[in-house]
This record gives sequence, C-alpha cells and structure tokens, in this order.
Amino acid sequence: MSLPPIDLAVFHANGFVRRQCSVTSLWFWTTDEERTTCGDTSEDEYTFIGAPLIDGFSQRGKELKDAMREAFLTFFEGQDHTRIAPYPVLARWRDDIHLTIASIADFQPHVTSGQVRPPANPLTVSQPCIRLTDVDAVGRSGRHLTTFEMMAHHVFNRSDDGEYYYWMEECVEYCHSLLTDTFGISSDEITYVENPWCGGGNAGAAVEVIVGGLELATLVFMDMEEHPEGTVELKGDLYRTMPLQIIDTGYGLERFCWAAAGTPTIYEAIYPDTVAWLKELSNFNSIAGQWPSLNMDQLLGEMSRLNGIMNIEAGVDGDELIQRFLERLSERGLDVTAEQFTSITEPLANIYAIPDHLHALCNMLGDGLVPSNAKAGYLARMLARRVLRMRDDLKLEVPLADLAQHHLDVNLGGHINKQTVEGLLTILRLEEERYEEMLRKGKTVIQTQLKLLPKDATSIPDSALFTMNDSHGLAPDMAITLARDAGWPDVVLRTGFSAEMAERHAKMAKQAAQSLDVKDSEYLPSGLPPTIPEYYDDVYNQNFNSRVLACVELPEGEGPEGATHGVVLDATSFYPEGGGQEGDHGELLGSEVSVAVMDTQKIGQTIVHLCNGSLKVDSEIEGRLDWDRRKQLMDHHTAVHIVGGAARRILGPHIYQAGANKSIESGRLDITHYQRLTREQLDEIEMLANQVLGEVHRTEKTELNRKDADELHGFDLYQGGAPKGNSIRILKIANHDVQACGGTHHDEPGQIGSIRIVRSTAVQDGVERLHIVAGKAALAFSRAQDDLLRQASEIFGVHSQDLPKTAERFFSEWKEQRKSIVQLEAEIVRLRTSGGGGSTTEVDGVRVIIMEVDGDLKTMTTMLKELTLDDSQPTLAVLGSRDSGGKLIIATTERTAASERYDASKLMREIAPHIKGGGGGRPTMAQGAGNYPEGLDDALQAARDLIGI
RNA sequence: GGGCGCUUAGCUCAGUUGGAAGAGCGUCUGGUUUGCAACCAGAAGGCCGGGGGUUCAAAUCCCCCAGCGUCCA
Repeated sequence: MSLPPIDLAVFHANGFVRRQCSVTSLWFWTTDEERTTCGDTSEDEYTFIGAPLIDGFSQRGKELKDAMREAFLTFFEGQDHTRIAPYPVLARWRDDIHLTIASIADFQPHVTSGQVRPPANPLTVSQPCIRLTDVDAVGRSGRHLTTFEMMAHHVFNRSDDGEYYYWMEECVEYCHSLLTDTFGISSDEITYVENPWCGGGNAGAAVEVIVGGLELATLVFMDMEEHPEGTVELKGDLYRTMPLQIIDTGYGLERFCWAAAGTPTIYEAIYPDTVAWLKELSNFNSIAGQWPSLNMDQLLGEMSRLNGIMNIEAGVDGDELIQRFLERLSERGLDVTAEQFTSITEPLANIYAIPDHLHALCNMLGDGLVPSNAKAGYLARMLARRVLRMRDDLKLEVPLADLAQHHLDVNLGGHINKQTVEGLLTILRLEEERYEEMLRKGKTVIQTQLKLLPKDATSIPDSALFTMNDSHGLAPDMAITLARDAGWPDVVLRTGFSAEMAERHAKMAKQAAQSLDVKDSEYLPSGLPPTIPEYYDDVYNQNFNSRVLACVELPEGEGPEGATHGVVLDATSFYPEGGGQEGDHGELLGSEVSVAVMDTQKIGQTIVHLCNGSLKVDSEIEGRLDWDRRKQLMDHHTAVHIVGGAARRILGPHIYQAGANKSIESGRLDITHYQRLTREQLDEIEMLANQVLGEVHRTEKTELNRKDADELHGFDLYQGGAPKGNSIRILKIANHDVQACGGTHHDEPGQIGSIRIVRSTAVQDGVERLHIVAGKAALAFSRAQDDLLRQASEIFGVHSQDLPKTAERFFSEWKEQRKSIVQLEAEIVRLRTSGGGGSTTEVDGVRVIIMEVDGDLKTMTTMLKELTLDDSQPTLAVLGSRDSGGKLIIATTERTAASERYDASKLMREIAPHIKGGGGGRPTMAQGAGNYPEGLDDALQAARDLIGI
C-alpha cells in the first residue's frame, strides 16, 4: 500500500486543482488548469531571474538574510509558535553525523523518538546547516550551497496522550498564508507537489513547495517508522505508524532571498559584496574584454535561467554538460565557443564558491572545530583547501586568514559562536602553511612519479594520478598543472577521469562498510529489572548488603581471566565500566561462599558483577569494594575533568574532549587542539589544575532532564559522547568545568592530593592525548622517575644533576672512538700492504693483496676502499676475517687492468665454500660469509691458487 | 573508523634486480673577490625512525611499533 492523495481544504479554498506531472509523474496542486508540469523539472526554467517574486526586500547580503529570517520567524510567532535559538552546526549531541544537516537534526534522536520533550511545541527556528554532499556543484550550478539556513516550524503531536497541535491542513495553510500574505507571492506562481519522504528510519507524506521553478520549501508529515510488519511501502521499505506525529518543515532562507533579489545566481543575492570584491581582485572584467562582440550581460542572464533546468550536480560529466549548454545558448541566438564558455564560467564558479565555503568554514571553526586529517576536522580542512585552490586558480594573492576576516566582517557581522576571532585566524594561517607545504612536497612527488614518463607525453598514467591524489593530496588537475611546470608541457587530463576516481572511492567505501561486523554479548536471561545503582548516592560507600537476582555462567572468552560467573544483584555500589572509567573490583560475601568480583559491566540497565565463582540465587550477600582501586579511579576521573577545564582555559574554547580513559595506573584525556603542545604548555595546565585542587572545595553533582540540561549548560556538556537517556548526570567543578558524566567523582577535589601531566602524545592530527597521574599514582610516578635517575646516575657514578652532561660526553666520545677504530684498522691494512710484505704480490702490473684481517663486514669495507679505490694503482684485494662465522670480501679497482682480468663475484663463489658459506655481488665487488671460520686459511689459499701465485 | 604513502647528513631530497651510503644548500679550512644568495679547492658531518624476521649479505624484501602526511567515510 502506498500513501493516499493529499487532499486539503486549503487547496480547494484557494482555487487549486490536482494534476499529474508529465515529466516526473508526481501529483501536484496548481491554480492553472492547463499546467502539465509540477514546476521543478527539466522543462521549468527559473522565472524570477531579473523579475523578483517577493516584493519589499530591497536589501542584499547579510541584511537581506536578516530581514527575511525575521519576517519568517515573526510570522510563526504570530501563529503561536515559540522561537528558539539555533543549534551549533557541529552536531555534538549526535554520534551518527558530524554536521547539522537540517533543522530536524536538532531534535534527533531523542525528541523524535519521543523519549525527550522538545524545548517548545510548536516551535520555529532558523537553523544554520552544512551539507557537503554536493560540494563540487557549488558555484557551478548557480543554486547549490554547502551552508544554508533552514527556516522551519516544527510540531510534535502525541495524539494518544491527547497532546495534539496541528497537522497537514493547518501546516499547508500557514505556509500558503506566509507565501501569499507576508511575501506577496501570487497563488498562480505556486505549485504544491506530493512527494512522500523517507530517511533515517522514518517516513511520511510530504509536500514540496515550488515557486518560479525553484523549490522554496518542503513540508514533511512524519508519522511512520520503519518496521518489518509495516503496511505502507516506500522506496522498497515497509513502514508503520508511530505514536509521535512530527511536522518537519524546511524553508530555504537563501532561496527566499534569491527569489526576492532576482539575481543571476543565489550567490549574488547573499554574498554580493564578496562576489564583487573577488571579481575586482581577479580582474574578471578583463576576461570579457577579450571578446568585445560577446554580450556578457545577456549571456550570463541566459545561463542563469538555463541553470534551473540543467542537471548540474556532482558526478555529471563536465564536457558533455558544456556541449548541452552551448546548444541551448545557440538556440537562443547566442553563439559562444567552448573556450569562451569555460574561460568565463571557470573563474566565475570559483568566485561564487569561495564565499560559500568561507561561510561554512567560519561557522564550523566558530563552533570550536579543529581541522584534522580525520573525522569532522577533515571536513574543515577539505573546505579550507578548496578555498585555497580556488584562490590560486584565480591568481589572487590574499592569505586565507584575510579572506576569512573579510567574510567575518561583511557576511557574519563579526560574529562567531564560540571560538575567538584570533583563534580562528590562527587556525587558518596554520592551514595555509600546511597547504603550501603539501604543494611544495607535491613538486618532488611529481618528479618521482613521472621519472619514467617521456617529456613529450600527453597524459599521465592513471595509477600515478590515483597515487598523487590519494597519498599526496594532489587532485588530478593540480597534478597536471604541476607536471606542466615541471617539464611535461603537453600533458592533459583525460575526460571523465575525475568521475572514475570518485567511483573508485565510492567502491572502496562500500567495501569498507561491508567488512564492518558488530559483535554483541548477550548472555543474560531476559526480564531482569534494572539494577539500582547506589554508587551515586554515596561515592565513598565501601560495603553494602544486597540480594542475588541471577547468577549465570559466562560464555567462553567473556570477562577477564579467571571470571566464570556473572552475578546480578538488586542493588549495588559496584561501578560498572563506563565513561572511560574502568569497572570496580571487590568481593561478594555470602553466608556460605564468597567470590571475588574481577570486573563490573553494564548490559542495558543491568549491572553484572563478573566473579570467579557462583552464588545462590535469592541469597543475601554483603558487597565489599576494593577501595584502593576505586579511590584511584575516582582520583583519575575527577582529575581528568579538572585538567580538561584547565586546558580549555589556557588553550582556548576549541578544547573539547575527544576521548578519555581512566585506569588505576593513569588517566588519559584526548583533547582537540590545532598544534602539538609544548612542555611549557603542559606545565601551565598542570599548574592551573593543581591550583583548582586547592581552591575548589566541593564539586556539584546534579541530575537534570535533558531539556533543562541543554538549556542550562548548552551542548558542551556532552564532551564524553552523546548520552542515551532523558536524565543527565552533571558534574560541575565551580566555574572551571561542567560536563555530563556518569562516573564516580570526589565530593572534595582536595582528596585527590596532586595531579601530574606526564606527557602528551598525538592521537591524530588535531587531537592531543594528555597522560595524567593523580593521587597515589602521582606519587608512584614520581618515585619511578627518581628511580630511573638514580639507576642511570649510578652507572655513570655521578650525581643525577650531572647526568645529562655526562651522558652527552660519553655519547660523543663513543662516536669519536668508534670512528677512530675504523680508521686505525684501515691504517693497519695500509701498513701491512705498503711495504711489499707477504700478503702483497704484483702480477703483470696489478697489485694483488690477499690477507686476513680483524673486524666485521662494515670495517672490512672501509679497509677495502683504502686498497682499491685508487685508480693509479690497479689492485685485486681479497680480505678475510674470522668474525662471527667468517667473512670474505673481494674487490678490484674499477676500469683498470685489475677489473678486466679478475671477476670478484666469480672468485667469491669459488672460495666461499671453504668457510661453509656463500656469497656474491658484482664483478668488481663481492661479499661472502660462512659458519666455519677455521676454513679461512684454506679459502685464502684457494684464492692464491686460482690467481696463480 | 578504513585505504595509501613517507621517515636517509644541520636543512631539502636522490638512492635501479638486495652487493663499496649520495647530491644541492648550510658548516669548517685554505685561496680568490669592491659588491650581489659571488667563485675555486678541500674537509668535517650518517644506529638509513625503533624493534623483530628472511639472507652469505638489508637503506632496499616481510612482520610489529612510533611519528608524520594524504584520501575516503
């Protein structure tokens, strides 16, 4: 079964009729009886270019967006909607997406699942969003953006609970009233297209609102969830109705602005100053000047209208698209060559895309994101690099930070969310440095990759292009440019190569996704009630009484070494592993038997004690915690929070917890930062952390529902990841640090004693790992360090303060002596061979030296050099050593009678068997070794025999 | 999270089928020169990232670890 038609009174009341689109086959509502297309097809050109559809908005850029947004929000406030503040563009409250891609993303998954109440109901918001899926089309299509604001009104109905606000009828009525009354759009311009929506496990009926060929809004009526027994089928999946009925609308703020401005592209409506500035800097007008006969205004105007019906999206073949464009323009009496077309559109696309990318970048970095080579940070780096490349293509000599500063001033009113302006600019300066470094390295990569390619080649092998892109960050067109500069002037990029590369990447991603396997350990009987946690009520409680609810044998490989049973109690003070804090150990004492708790885990809402024996179900037990362990874990956990807060205060607002672990040995805290930390910075953080220990007397622990927690503390709460339930535990350490945390924490920070930051390591680019010891572990660490110093000092027999100096002296003396030994050994060889002693013979003008020496192959090589590298004295040298099994080395002076007459490699193969070994090499130099040093004399004698002396 | 690449002199980088560790810049010494990123001659400077393995022999081939880079999710 599919969805029924959407037949609303508001359509009939305003004279709309239902028709089916001749192009897309979708049903739509229109006031025009004769209309055959739904409005958003390849046959519907934009009608508003040069003829704005919305009156009363003469502003441009930021002012236009501000006015438009205000008009929208005010309208819905007038209809009993509560205006809420937008969420960050970084979706930190979610673990499935990095960026806020829609206004509804604010409320997923907890509000849309019904678990958490919305902040207001019904509500209206204008949510900044970032979508990078169509990043390649930005600037080229005239309408694509990576960053936009989704204006919305949302409703969360729970009909079963009698909580109902409105549904389709009212929703479309509001929309229609907004368009026609507030924005003055004629009903005749509007089509409402029925097009069911599904995504992320939910689905529902939906209406697309098309005006002037442009989709201005989508109204989604989400009231179904994916389910195998569902009765409604959409795009191959089955859905059933759900208790919550959600209205998810999205009105494109920038599109409304465009429709009000009627500019050739959306970019000129929202970033007019930047577009003009970049045109001037890049001297864009001089391009048009090359062809005086070309009517630039007319050309750009026609192109804009065509944009609406051309399928300009990522992955579409570029050359083919240009041909279609030229044909269409020609039909309209505009004759343009492909060369003219590209030399106009290429720079223009860059000029349009730069402000868009800067906007996304400023928003992301503004929310505290740190660029990286992985995860969300990579998205920022990718955008920064795109801007830098486009800047270079335009031949602009403006630093990235200056472009961002301009964007901040002109398009953001100087406002960013969280990061400081100076911090943002510093990050961009570093990004530009990295980019320059990548290009510089790229030049040598090109040389290496293309070494075997003839200079007159016209293409670069695919494999080389793939390698340069995937391993060295050189996109194919960059590689081509670099290759041309480096001495291959004729190379060009094969048509369709970029598409092939994207396909290859998609294939690889698909394979990677398939190989993911999720392992779940489910060995507990079902139907157990949630275990009552007592470790929050009193974190210092060490003993408690409880009752055994279940005791199951652990499956093979489950739990730590020695653990055999999982014990479930009705209540416990044992903390289960979570939030990076390891589980508690201890004992469970029964009336007859006692077992050791070797680990504690949480499965769902049930806490399992992993024990080395079984307990009788229903028996009363006494639990005793291994208190030293628990105290140490608490020391580390609370210390990690304090250090995190200290790092944020010292390094900046972008410091965010990217992971953490607390064992009894140490605590680890991963923080986001854009540079490696120096020891001085670590010292500073350590000092502040210890100051907090002394100054803050009590930590504040509260439990709030999610709605209140969000409101009170914001999303920085969720540093340790997105918690699941509606109830949020919060640890607040004065004004120093506040986080959602389910761990056990000290009431008094002073109980920790002291905190040391041992060192920092890099987890990935943009993430630093701080290694922390606190409490007794800090003492143990100091003692271990002292011990190392003492041991090392004793070896040298000096005081520890003289250790570095002494070590340096020993090291340099060792190096010098090693060197002089090699020289002396060579000198010995020289002495023994110079006087014409027994080991040196002359055979027809070639000096032949056959002798036993001391030393390994490396030393012998040095000796050999002394003997055979002098061209004026043709020499054959055969050296042997008894070093580890016996070594032989033979060489002749190259390009002399010696090398013509004797073959070192052949000689080696003849004599090496005497030391039960083998060897080989080149005709002028051979090495060999064996495992029978006693045969060395025979080997050397064999050499003499072969040479004939 | 997955793939790929890199790590060699103070710096930037070569190093072929495994067989005698190189270049340019910089440093030092001597010469030369009014001067410029001057020129000539010579020298010093290397645990070839760390650890294991294969081999008579490893900068080179294999495995593990670390650091860095890069593409994709």
